[in-house]
Amino acid sequence: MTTIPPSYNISSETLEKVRDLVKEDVERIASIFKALSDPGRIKILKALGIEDLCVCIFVEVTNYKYSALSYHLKLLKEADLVDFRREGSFLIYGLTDLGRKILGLIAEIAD
Amino acid sequence: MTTIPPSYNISSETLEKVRDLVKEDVERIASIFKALSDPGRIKILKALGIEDLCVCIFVEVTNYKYSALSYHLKLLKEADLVDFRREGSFLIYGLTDLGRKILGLIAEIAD
DNA sequence: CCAGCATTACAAATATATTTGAAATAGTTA
DNA sequence: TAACTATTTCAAATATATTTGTAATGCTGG
Repeated sequence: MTTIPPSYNISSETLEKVRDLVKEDVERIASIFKALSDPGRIKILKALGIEDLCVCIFVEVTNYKYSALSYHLKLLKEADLVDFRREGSFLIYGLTDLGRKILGLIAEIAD
Repeated sequence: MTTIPPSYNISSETLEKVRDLVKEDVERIASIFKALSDPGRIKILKALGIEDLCVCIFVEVTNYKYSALSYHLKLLKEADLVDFRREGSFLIYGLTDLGRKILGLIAEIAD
């Protein structure tokens, strides 16, 4: 039933570890990475590291239309990286704790 | 020329910071995140955290065909998260330093 | 050097993500 | 209450990613 070539040497313990690991649920982590797989969204996250900002600022400084921004902000929100509150007629977006944490990791990776 | 509503209060220093930040090149970081935006690829990375493995093991423990695995491994390689060497008739994949670092971060995020 | 094996490369098919424009929503100001 | 403003939602159009099957590659052991 196995397709592992007999000449390949792997311990049965390792194989079991790999089998178990492959069963693990990594959807949550993947969704976080997916949320950040787009340069525009990374920039939004980094900008929110400066301070909380209203959507209108992103419209001003990027090439995105409002509707595109809404879409990207929703992805970031669904990954629990950002959150928003209303202030007067504006929606103000800001980082969540997780978003702040990830932003730190980005800085680390970037060296 | 600006589309920022006059009633929205933002300091010109902040606005400049955001403008500068938006010009930064984040392609490299985005490509790392993109490489990990897929659950299958995260599992591959995690498995390689156990030990270096030949492609045939992934074929054995996942539902991927060889050709699909090649594709995913290539993405991970292009993001410089994994590398491979030949051993006899097998290609053995392993983590790069960056891959190992990112794997650590995944563990952190997952809590 | 030939035959076989592990793997990759390619092209077509399929699935998913992103952008766009128009219309809906919900607070706010007059 | 009506009109306005900031933003979201939706559906269609477009772009990108993934899977599949098949053919190519490149080592390897006889």
